[in-house]
Amino acid sequence: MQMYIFSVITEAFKTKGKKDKDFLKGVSLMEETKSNWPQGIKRTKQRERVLFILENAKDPLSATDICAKMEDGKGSAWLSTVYRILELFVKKGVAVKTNVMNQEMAVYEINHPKHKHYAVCINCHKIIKMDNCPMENFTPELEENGFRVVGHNLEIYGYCKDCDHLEK
Amino acid sequence: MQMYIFSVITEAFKTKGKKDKDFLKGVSLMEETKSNWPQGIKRTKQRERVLFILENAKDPLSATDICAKMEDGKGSAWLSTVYRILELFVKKGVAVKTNVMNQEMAVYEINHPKHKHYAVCINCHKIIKMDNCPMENFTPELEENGFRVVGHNLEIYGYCKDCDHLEK
DNA sequence: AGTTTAATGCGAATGATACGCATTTAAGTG
DNA sequence: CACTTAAATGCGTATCATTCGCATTAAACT
Repeated sequence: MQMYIFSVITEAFKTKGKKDKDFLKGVSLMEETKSNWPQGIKRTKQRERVLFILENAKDPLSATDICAKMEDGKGSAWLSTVYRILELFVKKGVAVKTNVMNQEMAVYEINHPKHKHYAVCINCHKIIKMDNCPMENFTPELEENGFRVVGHNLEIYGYCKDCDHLEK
Repeated sequence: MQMYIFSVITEAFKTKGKKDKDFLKGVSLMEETKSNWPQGIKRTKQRERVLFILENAKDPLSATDICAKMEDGKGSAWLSTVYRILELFVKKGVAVKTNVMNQEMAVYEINHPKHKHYAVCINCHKIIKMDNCPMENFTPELEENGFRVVGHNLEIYGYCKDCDHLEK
């Protein structure tokens, strides 16, 4: 739920209205196009942008965050569209959905093989990155065979050093 | 979002109305009282019941589930109260809140030292119990010192044997 | 270029969760 | 054991993330 700086071009959009978007014709809207587009996903402008934003994000982003980041003149998308794209990305294994400390909002990240996990303070909700992952070299014993693991979520919760004095 | 069988007593409540609850006076409403009440939590009827229900649940329960289970004549509670109690339990380390596959609803469990984790099918959302836990014998490397770990959530996602044929 | 199928824009609906306030209950005190 | 006080609950309502529906638009395929 952060605020982002909107570009001048977006402001131009706002004043000129939607019908006039083509005053930008000739300006490449696709500069971020990746050469390796994920399999089985139809390539659209909006999806390209969401993928690009996720790939370049330092922290997990909510749908609203992504929507805000798209308001920079390089091709925006409606919030419900962003949700649909994210749902697809998760289903295809491109992205990972998490609820840090089960807060109100879900956040999304690229499903990197080298991912991060987080510890969250129960009291102040501060998020602390974790550098190792217990899932490396671990084989889950599932009650049903034939499950193909695509990814995982892990979250540690407790009290950070500033909140540890609180009674248990 | 399951339906539960309501007891005859509850039906009596419904027909007689709230003001008449004391026709049950003398009937113990506290049969489930635990001898070891968690520290730092004020003991009320509603909290006792929620704790008892959590302690005897075989699967994680949502706030709505718990609220429904309380409609059995042994002392019910309003949904918002259940939410408040659960929030407190989580804060005190008594319960654990999870969002299996980040579905709409959060579920709660007792924070057992010997807990379960789950694998979830990305497609059909089937939940499969896991018998081991990678967090045993694992020490997280956090970017900040002095974090006191109280618990953790882990969730594996992928495709179950019935959905594995779907294209990646 | 034309056709077809799927994606998006847009608004409105849904549903879990949080909040506010009056009333009740638990716990402490003399 | 009555009395006081702070905290919990009942109850309704507000909030806000997420989903849905449908008309329009854009991608992909002859």
